[in-house]
Amino acid sequence: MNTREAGRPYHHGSLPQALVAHAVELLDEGGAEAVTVREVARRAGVSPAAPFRHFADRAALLAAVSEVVAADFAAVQLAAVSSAGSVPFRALGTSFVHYALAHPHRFALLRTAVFSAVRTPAMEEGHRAFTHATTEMIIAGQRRGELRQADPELIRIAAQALVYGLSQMFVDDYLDAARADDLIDQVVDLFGLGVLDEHGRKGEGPDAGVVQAADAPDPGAVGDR
Amino acid sequence: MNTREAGRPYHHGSLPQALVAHAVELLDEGGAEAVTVREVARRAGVSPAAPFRHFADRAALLAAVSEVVAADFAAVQLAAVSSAGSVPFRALGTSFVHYALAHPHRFALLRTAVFSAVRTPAMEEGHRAFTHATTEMIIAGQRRGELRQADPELIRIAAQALVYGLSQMFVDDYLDAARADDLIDQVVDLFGLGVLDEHGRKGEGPDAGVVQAADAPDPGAVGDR
DNA sequence: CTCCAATGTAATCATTGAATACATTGATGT
DNA sequence: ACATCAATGTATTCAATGATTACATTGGAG
Repeated sequence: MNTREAGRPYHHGSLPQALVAHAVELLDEGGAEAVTVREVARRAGVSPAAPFRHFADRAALLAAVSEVVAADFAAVQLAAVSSAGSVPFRALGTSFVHYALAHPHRFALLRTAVFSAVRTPAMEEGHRAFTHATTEMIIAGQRRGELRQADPELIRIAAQALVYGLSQMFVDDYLDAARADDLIDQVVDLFGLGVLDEHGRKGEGPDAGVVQAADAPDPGAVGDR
Repeated sequence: MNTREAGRPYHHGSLPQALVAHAVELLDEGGAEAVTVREVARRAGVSPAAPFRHFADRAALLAAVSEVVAADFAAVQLAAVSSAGSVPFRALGTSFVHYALAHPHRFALLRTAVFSAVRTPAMEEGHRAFTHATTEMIIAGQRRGELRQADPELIRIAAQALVYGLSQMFVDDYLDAARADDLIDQVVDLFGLGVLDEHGRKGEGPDAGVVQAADAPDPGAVGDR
């Protein structure tokens, strides 16, 4: 963001931030393996060795990228939680899947760096906040009688596994991303019968809709890059 | 498997198979990125250029690895389906998660190579067979009155998303792998209320059990490498 | 104004994927 | 039996990359 094309002084001024920004670019373009130190340095207009003044090695650079991406992800998700209505589960799940679809390579990085038992302290905070908010949301739903009285942690884990799996299946092109919204709604409705209490259910017949999987070759469905 | 240490003749005899076998070894040890052409050649006892006589490039070698792994995975899953009892959903999901936990790097490869819209013809067959078997299993369950009369494709996709997500969360160490079996059972019970019809339900109270997530640092849980 | 620590550069090395020219072998046809 | 040759493996080489080391430049602290 602050590349300082004019003059090209010896000292960049804000190399670390610029390096991370260019690394995120490369991540979005071609995944984590496309984030090479040299290419990042090239885009920042510095020598191939310059990044090593600020990051011990490539892994450290990727860790910094993970923190930036994690912060962005957490912000988007928390915004979805707070702006959602009384039964925000669908909105939250939709937001999660949408983020994965919009930034598939970031999602892959988040999987290994944030949705993992090994997190940096900076990520730990955002993740804990998100987990706490989600659990509170579930407990509140139970207090309002919308959710079954099962263990909130179990409900959270199960819902997250469902959303996690759907996101990954869309990203992997196993499911047609164009039908993401439809599928999310239908899956939530189907499994929601087990989670939502009577009050929260939608009045819907058994054979609501027919789903189309992307089993047959379906060119031009996912428009990533 | 057929490395012929004795004599070391000029011609290996079965280099392609040996290369793929060593590549699978490397995959299991360090993931797809650890599968380097040179290391595979080294383990097979041939020159670094020899593999290129049989595989156009590294991607072709990995594709061959994908086919072998896909065949193994399909065999294991189909065995789980056929050996399962009358309501085999739990057994099938458990088998899926167990495979992912036992071979996390294979699971990652399968995700991008097999659980994807772009498959080689060889994989297409196995995958189609598995999908068909699963759907037939669901339809049979519906005929026996064990499952709700929702679209079988929707049920299959939703169940797969749940299993997919749980597997990935275990592999990513987001959930404690030691509690995999417990969590699978509890999650299936919870969401099963939406899928299983009255006959298939287990008589169980609302607060069945408490789940432990691996949120807190929990060293020495997943024993992969 | 001088010094110096921070920051960037140049040069270098090992590893890897990949290509090319060459060597070896065993099967095949006569 | 024997020459031929396509298949198979080797030696060599090149570019890209991660990483290290010695050196150059800069701007601020004393």
